[in-house]
Amino acid sequence: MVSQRALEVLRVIVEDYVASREPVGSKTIVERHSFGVSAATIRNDMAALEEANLIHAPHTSAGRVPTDLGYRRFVDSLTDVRPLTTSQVSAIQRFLDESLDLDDLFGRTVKLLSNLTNQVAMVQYPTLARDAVAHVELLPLGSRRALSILITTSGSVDRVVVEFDVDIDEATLGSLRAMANASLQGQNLVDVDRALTMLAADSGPSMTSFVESLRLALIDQIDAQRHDRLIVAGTPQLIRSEGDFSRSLAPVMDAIEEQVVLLTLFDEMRQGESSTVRIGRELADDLSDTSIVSAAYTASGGDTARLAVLGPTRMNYPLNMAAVEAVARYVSQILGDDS
Amino acid sequence: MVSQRALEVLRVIVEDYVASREPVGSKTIVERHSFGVSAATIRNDMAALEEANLIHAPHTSAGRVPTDLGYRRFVDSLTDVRPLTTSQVSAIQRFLDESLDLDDLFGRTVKLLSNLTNQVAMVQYPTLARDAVAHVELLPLGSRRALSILITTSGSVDRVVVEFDVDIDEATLGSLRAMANASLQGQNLVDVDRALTMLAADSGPSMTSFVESLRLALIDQIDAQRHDRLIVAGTPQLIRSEGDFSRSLAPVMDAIEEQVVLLTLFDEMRQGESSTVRIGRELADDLSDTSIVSAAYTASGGDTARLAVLGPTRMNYPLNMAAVEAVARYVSQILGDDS
DNA sequence: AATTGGCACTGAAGGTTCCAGAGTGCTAAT
DNA sequence: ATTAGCACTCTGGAACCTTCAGTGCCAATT
Repeated sequence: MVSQRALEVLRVIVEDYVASREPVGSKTIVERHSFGVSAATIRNDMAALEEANLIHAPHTSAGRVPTDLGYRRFVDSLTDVRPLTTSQVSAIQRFLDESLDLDDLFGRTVKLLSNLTNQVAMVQYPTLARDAVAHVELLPLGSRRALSILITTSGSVDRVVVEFDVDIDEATLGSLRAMANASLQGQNLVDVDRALTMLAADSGPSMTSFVESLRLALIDQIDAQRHDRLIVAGTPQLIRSEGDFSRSLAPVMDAIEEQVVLLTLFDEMRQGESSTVRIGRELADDLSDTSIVSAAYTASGGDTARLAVLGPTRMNYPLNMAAVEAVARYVSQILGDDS
Repeated sequence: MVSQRALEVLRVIVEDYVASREPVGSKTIVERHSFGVSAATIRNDMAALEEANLIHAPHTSAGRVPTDLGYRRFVDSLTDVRPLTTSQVSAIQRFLDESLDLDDLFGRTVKLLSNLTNQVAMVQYPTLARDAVAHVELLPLGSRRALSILITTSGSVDRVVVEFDVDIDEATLGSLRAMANASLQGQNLVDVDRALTMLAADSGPSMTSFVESLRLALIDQIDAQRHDRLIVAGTPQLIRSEGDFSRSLAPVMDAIEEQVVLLTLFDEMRQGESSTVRIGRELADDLSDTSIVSAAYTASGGDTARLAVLGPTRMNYPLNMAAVEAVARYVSQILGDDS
């Protein structure tokens, strides 16, 4: 049975361990915190916590360290996310308000988050589904291929390669570009499919197949590019907290460089509430010493994506949760404003 | 005096040490290489090498390890860069030939280089000075600002913010866009300045100031963006060779994340011959255990930029030089083809 | 029934000592 | 100039000890 006080004990164990990196023992606890009971009593509680698999002793005569489950319980018990200081908040605002476009905003966001938390920070690109087409550029790329560059009103830019069934000359490519722009400009990204289908039907037989090829390429890309990028900053922080990882950092850095695993995790979290914490083995087997604190932000039109910090399980969860949420809130605000 | 044979000894010390990570002693040398002399003789040579500061003993009774200067001498003595195997070369070709645009090509290039060498790989963006304008897009960004997106014929895309002296409405911005595109499309990037100056003179008095603002923003950016980006891959490799760094990896990762230091170094190398090696302290004081092997590649029109691998000073220089040069050569070829 | 003081027990960390081995530098001989 | 021989030095590892933080348990207390 885990008593109420035992959970308090768990709390101070997590806090002290995060602060000091030292396994914490019963004596230290009674000295530093006023529990009003003796060390022996604390020991009883710790036995219960160990029984419940919430803490764990590295070796017989050492203090205790939280398990993944212990961190989990600790995080779940945080009801109020203590907000950041006002100076921190105003720093966030000042810094993010200056940003120019999506890429710049996200670049600033990750740097900011990384500085605030001393962890690796990441931002996932939003779906852009409510974004509209500003311009489509087509550049020849051999006789049957063209590079299509899609600029949206939010200022984002994506490239796709279009494969045509038959050869296309520069002049035809030019008129395809003109037609596509006439038909697409101002269209919502989700309507590109419909607009181009109509265009294919309306245009002369010589063009239909080209329009069709362009359509396929564009919708493929709009779909695929939805969440396919992650902006990362602060990897050096990982080295600085190397001592918190029992195994090599290599798998962690692999995950960051590969991005796929992390993006999949983000997608899993997407249905969850706004702020999510994943601890150790909850993430993946080879990320056993790693935790991710993430929050959803809302881009224009209600699309959501995530931003997150990644670090050792022994991290300052309350701070990181507060930072991630504050930044997410502010990014949402900026992206909502100019929609 | 450093005899000819002593330099041979230096060579095998470098090679053996790179291969084994063990300091190498006189006995090991006579066993593994047929010098035709005794260990004592080798020891005399080693004393000379140590005198010349080319090798160094970690402690009295250990073998020797090359110093930065020793590696330098070793690298300088490599006359013929042994080319890669044909299977490696054909792998390079197959992999790079599939790439779609600049970003994709560079993404593939760094991955390839990193795999080939097991080091961190980097590509610097080319100057693009011979590149031409394909399209200029202008998006409103408040009443006196606009985001300008510049697409070039090579498929690269850059953004700038334009600040206007007076308010500009959407319609005016529209005609500015039309005028700018009419004047700039097909123009070489270096001619943008001239073209816009002419346009400012020719256009009605109501537009002159807007064109002028756009001109200033664009030339600023074309200048600044010249070499301002670095694509990086393979940072996990750094962790894997952590044992080769006597101090923390943090400064190295900082340098990679910051990019500024590295870009400055690249600019210094730019006048040098095609292939350059920088070893340890030659780079910077806090990169003392790090080396960079880089090669210049040529983008369309004779512009050059660099690609490189970065790793511990204890790296396989011949392999890395061969890889970097082969890849640089092939990238040049691809970029030259479609110009 | 919960709490406490007391106490024996455990295992890690750190220090000391010792030994073996690798490798050197020097010298005298070739 | 090269070599064999040898004394010397230093590291790394093994074995050992001591210290100490911290536990688990028990009997006594409230």
